Parts: sequence; structure tokens; C-alpha cells
Amino acid sequence: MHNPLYRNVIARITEKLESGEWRANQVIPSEWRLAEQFRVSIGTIRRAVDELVAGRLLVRHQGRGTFVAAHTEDHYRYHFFRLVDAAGTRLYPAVQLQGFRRARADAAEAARLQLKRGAPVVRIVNLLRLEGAPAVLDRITLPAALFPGLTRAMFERRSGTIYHLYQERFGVSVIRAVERLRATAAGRAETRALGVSPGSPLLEIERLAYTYRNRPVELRVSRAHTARYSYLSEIGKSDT
Amino acid sequence: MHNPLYRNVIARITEKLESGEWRANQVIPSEWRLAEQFRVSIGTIRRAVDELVAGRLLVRHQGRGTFVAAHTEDHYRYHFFRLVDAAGTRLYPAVQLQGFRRARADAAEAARLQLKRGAPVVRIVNLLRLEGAPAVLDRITLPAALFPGLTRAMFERRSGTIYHLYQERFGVSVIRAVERLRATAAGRAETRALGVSPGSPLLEIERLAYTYRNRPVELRVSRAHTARYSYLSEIGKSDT
DNA sequence: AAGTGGTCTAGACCACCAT
DNA sequence: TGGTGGTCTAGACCACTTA
Repeated sequence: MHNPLYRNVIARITEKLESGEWRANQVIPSEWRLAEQFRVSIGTIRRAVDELVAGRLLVRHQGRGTFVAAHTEDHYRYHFFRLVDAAGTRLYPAVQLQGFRRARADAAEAARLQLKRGAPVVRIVNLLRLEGAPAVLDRITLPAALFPGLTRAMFERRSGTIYHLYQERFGVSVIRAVERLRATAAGRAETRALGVSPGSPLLEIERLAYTYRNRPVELRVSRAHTARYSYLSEIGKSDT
Repeated sequence: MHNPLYRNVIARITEKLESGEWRANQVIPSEWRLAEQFRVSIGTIRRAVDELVAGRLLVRHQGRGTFVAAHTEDHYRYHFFRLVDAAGTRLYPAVQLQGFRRARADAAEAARLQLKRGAPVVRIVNLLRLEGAPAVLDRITLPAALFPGLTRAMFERRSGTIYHLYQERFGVSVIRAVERLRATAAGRAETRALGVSPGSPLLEIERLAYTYRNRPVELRVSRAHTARYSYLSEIGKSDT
């Protein structure tokens, strides 16, 4: 009723993205064509696309067209990784697979991933190096249903980010994440993997990553050694 | 040269905010009047105001007008405080002043606040309670030049947030902040103030708060006990 | 040169708020 | 009832890319 037209357009475009009719890195129809197709004015199309661009679902390139955002793009690489060095420059980690197991969701995983307890999941452990040195230990839990045929080799022979892998091989586009941070003490696993002394303080980052329609697709608990690096959080800027 | 008109409008509106010609909580002229005054179309005014609203400098109220954002507003209370409980609900702290001293900027303070080393500053220590229990120890450094006549009593008899105090008494509007998070071990001060055992892990949040034109106005180092609370960070959402 | 997104305008109508 | 912001339209012109 009081739904503005541009919301409707946003919903219809989102459907095309979700269904895979428009795929990552592809051009979508020009604004002129969209206006014709959706029977609205170009201004309304622009309003809708503006919001989708702000939400990082689409990317505009003047003179070329509007594209479906992909995890191959540079700005996306750093979008979900927030550790910086003392000077504040963003870093990107080298990932090393340490564990890959199929299991059944425990209570915490089930609650966060909106699964039934005991639902099949995949648990992955990654060691992240920054500037060569071990810095972060990641424990990832994925709903197996969303990643059929996922194998250890896919992680080992991966090129690009992990989210790029999700997108390319399984059509799962991570578009949003919520992270909760707290301080913890290093346990046995972290002591060994990160080379820190037992009980030394680590930054714990619990991330829930979402795809379209607020569907959770990944739970990730990272423990980071923050002697030389810190987690950057900006408040009140439109974006990066 | 290639500067779009609406950028110009943004700059001119920002000047009015910065100079104090338009004050917090006041209505600004209607879009119609602004268009007339700035000699541009209403569409261009809307484009400019859209961005300023997105950046939280202005607030629109349909039927009433457009207002200068103030730290009295509810959404602003939580904008700069990101600790949540286990259920994810945002909390607001009770602040208790523990220290107030005038001093000279050390090297780190000077660098971050863009002051000369030895410039006069005010150092404030606050204890923050969440749900009655001590949870965070804040160490704040302010450039004395920006806060003339600041007294201990102003902090003690404060109503509203600290940023509201800056805005009301000194015309300093905090509009943006950059935070760096790491894990540290509790020192003597934290052990006493927060009631934790020495060496236990704490979340350290180093915040630099900015006003217009990217001028830093506050350095704050918080140490938080995150057994029951965590720091919430959202990636890829327009805003709260 | 043709096609795309980016800016700017002018005007109509609606929803909401104060009075 | 009059004024405000919110939505939608139609069209002009500019800037950039590709061929």
C-alpha cells in the first residue's frame, strides 16, 4: 500500500540476483532498458540501483554499465577483513588449511546458523598469516546443505578469497556480516598454531555471514594475535 | 571544474554547520528555500541533503522539516557505544568520573590528535558500569584549546552523553570515529577498577573521534571486560 | 559514433504535521 | 489549511567507455 515503487524495483532486482538469473561480474541491463522492462521511469530505477550499490550488491561503471558485485573485486577483498598494521594500512592474509571435517551441528552452531541441532555441517580450520607470521586461527562452520560436494581440495587449491570460492562454486554470495568481538585467553590450539604463550590475550571475533534475505551461511570464530595488528572499526562513515 | 553542483551545496551546508550558524536540534530552511537561496533546483538540494543525512549530520522529519543532528537524539546515544549483551541488545553505560587532570600531550597523544608535543590537554578517567557492574575503564584525552573552561564538575553533573556535553558547552560536534581494537592483559588500574584478576584478557578499544573537516577532537582508550558483553561490528549494512 | 551512467532541472502529486 | 519532506516522472545535457 504505502510501499514506494522503488522498493518494489529493489525487490525485483534482488530476486534476479538471488535466483542467479544475473550472475556475479555480469552486466545487468542498462537503466534505460530496466525502466522499460519494469514500466517505471529512469529516475525510479536510479533510486533503486543507488541503494543496491550502497549495499554492495551492484557496482556501477560509468560508460560501461552496471554489474553484479563479485568477491573478485579488490574493494571486496578487504571488505570482510579488518585487521590493519600499526600504520593503519589494510593487510591481506595468506590462508593455510589446517582441518576439514564433516560433523553435526552442536547447539551453538544450530542456533546461529538457523539449523536444526544435528544438521550436517562442515567444520574447517584455517591458519592465517600476516606478513609471513601466523596471526589468526579461524574456525569455520558451514551448513553442508548449502555447499554440496565441498571438498578439502577446493580449499587447498583455492585462488582468491574464501568468499569467492563460495560464490563461484556454490552460488552463495556473502553480502553482509555481523561480528562480535571479545578478549579471550589463548588455549592449547592457539598456543601451538600462533606461537603465543598459554593464557596470553587474544582477540576473538565471532562472525555470522549472511547472503540475500538475511540467510546465515557461515559461522566463523577467529582468534587473533593483536600485538602487531589491530581490528579497524569505523563509526559514521558511509563506507570504506 | 568537474565538481558536481551538489558537492558544492554539501560544502556550503557543512560550512553553516561548522560555523554554528545552524545549531544542533534547530530546523534548517526548507528545501524550497534552500533551492532559492543556493540558486539550484530542489532535486540538487535533495541530493546534497541525502548525503548529509546518510552521514548523520542532518535529520529529516516528514512534515516538520530538516534538523541539525544532535547528540540528544536516541539513535545517536548508541551510535558511538557498541557493547551488547549475550542476546545482542545494545546497552548504555552509567558513567562515573574517576580522574580529571590537566597535562601536556605526550608523543602518542600529540600524533593522534594532531597537536604539538607538549600542547595542553585534559586527561579524564571514567568508569563505565553496565547493568550495575563495572565493565569498562575509559581514558580520555582532549585538546585543552578546544574545550576552554572545562571543569571536573561539568563531567560530574552531566546529563546525557559525554558527546552531548562537548556539543552543548563547547560547540564541538563529534560526527565520526575510528576505532582500533586489540586484546590486552589487565594492569593494576584495571584490576582494581573492574574487579578482574591481574593479567586477565581485556578488550582494548582505541578511539579517535572527529568533528567536521576530519579534525580529531578526542582520543579515548577503553579497556573492557568482555566476559558478559561483546563489541558489535556490522559489515555491509548501510547503518544501524 | 553509439551506448552507458552522472548531473541537473521542472513540475506534479502524495503523506505527514502543525495550527 | 498551509507548509514540509517523500515519491515519481520526463527530458536535457555531460562524461566516460568501447568500437
